Amino acid sequence: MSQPSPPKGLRPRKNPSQARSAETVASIVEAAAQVLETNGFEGFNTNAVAQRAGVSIGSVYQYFPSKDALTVALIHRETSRFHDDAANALAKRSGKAALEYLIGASVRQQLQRPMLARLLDLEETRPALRGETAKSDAMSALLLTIIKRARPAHQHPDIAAADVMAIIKGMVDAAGERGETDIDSLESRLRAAVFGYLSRTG
Amino acid sequence: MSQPSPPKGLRPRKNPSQARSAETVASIVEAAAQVLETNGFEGFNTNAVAQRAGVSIGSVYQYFPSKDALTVALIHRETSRFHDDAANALAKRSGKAALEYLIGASVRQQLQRPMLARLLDLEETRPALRGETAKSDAMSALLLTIIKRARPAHQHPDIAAADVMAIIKGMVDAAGERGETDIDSLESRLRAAVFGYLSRTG
Amino acid sequence: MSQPSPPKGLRPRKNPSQARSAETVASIVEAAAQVLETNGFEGFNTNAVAQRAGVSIGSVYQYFPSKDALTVALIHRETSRFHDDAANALAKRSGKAALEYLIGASVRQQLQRPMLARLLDLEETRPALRGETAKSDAMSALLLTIIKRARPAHQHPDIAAADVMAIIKGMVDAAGERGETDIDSLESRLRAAVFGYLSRTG
Amino acid sequence: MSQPSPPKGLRPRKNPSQARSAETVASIVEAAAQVLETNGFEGFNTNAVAQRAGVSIGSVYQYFPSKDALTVALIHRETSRFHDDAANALAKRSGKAALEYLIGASVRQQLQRPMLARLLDLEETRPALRGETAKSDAMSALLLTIIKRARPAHQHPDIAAADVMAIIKGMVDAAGERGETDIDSLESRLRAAVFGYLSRTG
DNA sequence: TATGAATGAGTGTTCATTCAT
DNA sequence: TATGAATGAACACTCATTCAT
Repeated sequence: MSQPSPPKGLRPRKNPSQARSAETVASIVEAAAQVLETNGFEGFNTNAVAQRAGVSIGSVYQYFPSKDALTVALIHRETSRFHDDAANALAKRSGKAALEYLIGASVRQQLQRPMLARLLDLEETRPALRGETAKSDAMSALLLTIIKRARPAHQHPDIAAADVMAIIKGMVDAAGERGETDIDSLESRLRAAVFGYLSRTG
Repeated sequence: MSQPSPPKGLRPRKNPSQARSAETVASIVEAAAQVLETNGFEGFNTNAVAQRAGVSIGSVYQYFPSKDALTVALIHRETSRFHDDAANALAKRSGKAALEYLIGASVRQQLQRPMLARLLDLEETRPALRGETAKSDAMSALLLTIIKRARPAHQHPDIAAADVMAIIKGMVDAAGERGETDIDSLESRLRAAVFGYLSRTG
Repeated sequence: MSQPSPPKGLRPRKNPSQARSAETVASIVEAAAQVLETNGFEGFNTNAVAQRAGVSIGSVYQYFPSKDALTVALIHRETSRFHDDAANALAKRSGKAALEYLIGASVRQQLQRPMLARLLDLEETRPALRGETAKSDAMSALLLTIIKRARPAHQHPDIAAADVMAIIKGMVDAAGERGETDIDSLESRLRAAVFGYLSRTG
Repeated sequence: MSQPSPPKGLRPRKNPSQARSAETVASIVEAAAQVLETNGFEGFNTNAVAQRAGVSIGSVYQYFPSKDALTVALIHRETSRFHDDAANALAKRSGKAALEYLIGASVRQQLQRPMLARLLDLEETRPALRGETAKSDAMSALLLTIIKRARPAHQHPDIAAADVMAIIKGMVDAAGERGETDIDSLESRLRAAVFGYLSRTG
């Protein structure tokens, strides 16, 4: 099932200087996303990605030293998309508004490509990739800042940040799994859970 | 390998009548648990399970028609353990007490074998196994009953049940992933999230 | 083994565009023929074929999606060789001459690689391959045409075609099995059987 | 596909002296016949036979030292059934009548259990079983005698015997494969082929 | 730089056969 | 003698990765 996977580099082989390379890299990553969405985990293999991207398997390995590196790149892409969006949350006046914005961003991203988001959450937990994926970390940092602002008196803001993130991930993933599409409903329930949690912890 | 996985049965091949068989079956399932915990997903293969169980690969297939069947058996084992415990929740007088008991049971089980619980949660979502794993269903049903008792006026008890389960799973899994061991703290935060959510939804 | 033989495609995976590929494909099919001849049915496995062809097992599966597909390809190779030859029979003036030519072609092919021909006849009857092998069909059609010309008054030309084919196959296979090498003798006896049959049926 | 199959004895382990043993042996052989007919070649395995016979796999090996030995026993059973019947042919006055009787016997046996007969013909040709199966030999001897009587002047009665047998086997097997059930038609066509052959060879 | 043919270790699964009970 | 649990060699097939062109 899972191939040998000798500890290969996880970072892209090169930061593509030429425009053409950049396009190729982007198309490969997008192909990876599509294959993951379409075929699921079991059908996520490098040859399928190459074919979907319309490039040779050799080209894939020209830009990514290993399958894991490709996965990491995909995670980074999804993460940074989210990150840019989420950074706006910090600009919001109140902590509460920032938190609400963040919740909205999570929901929006998740429901846009539900399968993909879930699969990536999943991949993120693989030991081999641990530390290479910044989503949790970055989002944790963001959350921590926001929570400190929203609940200045909280005793354990770091724990709260982790818990809030877990709540969001858990509920949003489950919603995606069920095929839920009603954004507003999901968002309001998420707010209930998050603010409920915060108001009842120190 | 026979990778492709022709639609094989997912239920055990025989219910072992002899004492020796029962032992073997149990040892295989326990070995599967250990391999999953130790080696993770990538190292979870039938040969490793057989070796860890101290039996031949043939014996594994004597009792389980496929790798997936073995996984399902493992899920069932963990689930029923949990289920027996959780059924007590229903006996509790108040809905609130029942819910608290359920939260406690979740925490206890999860923190006992954190890696295993997380990996099984994950496997449960595999399309191939869908419908064969009762955990979510059984727990959902339980939760639904409990929530109806705890919040008789709730407008959407089924949605609430799903959300509460997602919250519990999300927070508990994240705690397990972080290696958290403080049961009391985790439990009280879970109560905050769950009751916070319930008190703020209709 | 491929034991259960999940319904895999039976047609080759790609028509090799590069020269190197074509060579590899040809060498694999020829290796299959040799393994079948040398080791018989029992020793006909994909690893042996790969080894004999001097390629990796992966290469075999690059071109043939399954063992059965490889067998079918081998049958087709042998068949088309025969078919090209036999098509000439139709050009013969009289039905009788055409039939004699066909008999000669059968004998020649069979005695060239007796073991192979017999094993392929045998494989052809495997349910899994039914319909993918054109030999019987094509030869039947040919025979039918020829017999209609040779015996315009025959009441059941289709049955006669089937019977004549069975006679030829039966006698030629048996001769191959016995290690018979005298082409002329075999041919004259075949003519006796075929024309004897035709002259005595309506 | 085919298992290791170290050269094991091919003769039954014991000639069962006790009545119970004889019954068991018979039931095993009959089970083998049924499995072969029902599941075909690919499904013909010792465990299936044991199960169908209602005995343990151990018992099968108590009476037959190997799978091949079981196959040989089955061939013998079918053969001797045929043999007894066919021996009557010799009692017939004329060679012609004897030959006609033999043809009839072949047809009858074949169409009774078509799949079984074909599969056994097939097994008979396996090198590992060669020499252990008397069908061809016995029938050849019978045919030789009959042909000598029917065509005293024939130059090569042994070759004729082999050819006649090949014709019969070929036509009858093909008929079985096509699912033909009209005994009379098949018999008359066989007579045409056999006597046509004999009348045109020396 | 791009291609895609080639590689081969790894994996799931079967089934003839053995042997402790 | 009968049982059936256990064995493990054998086999079909996959897929991450390499490298000659």
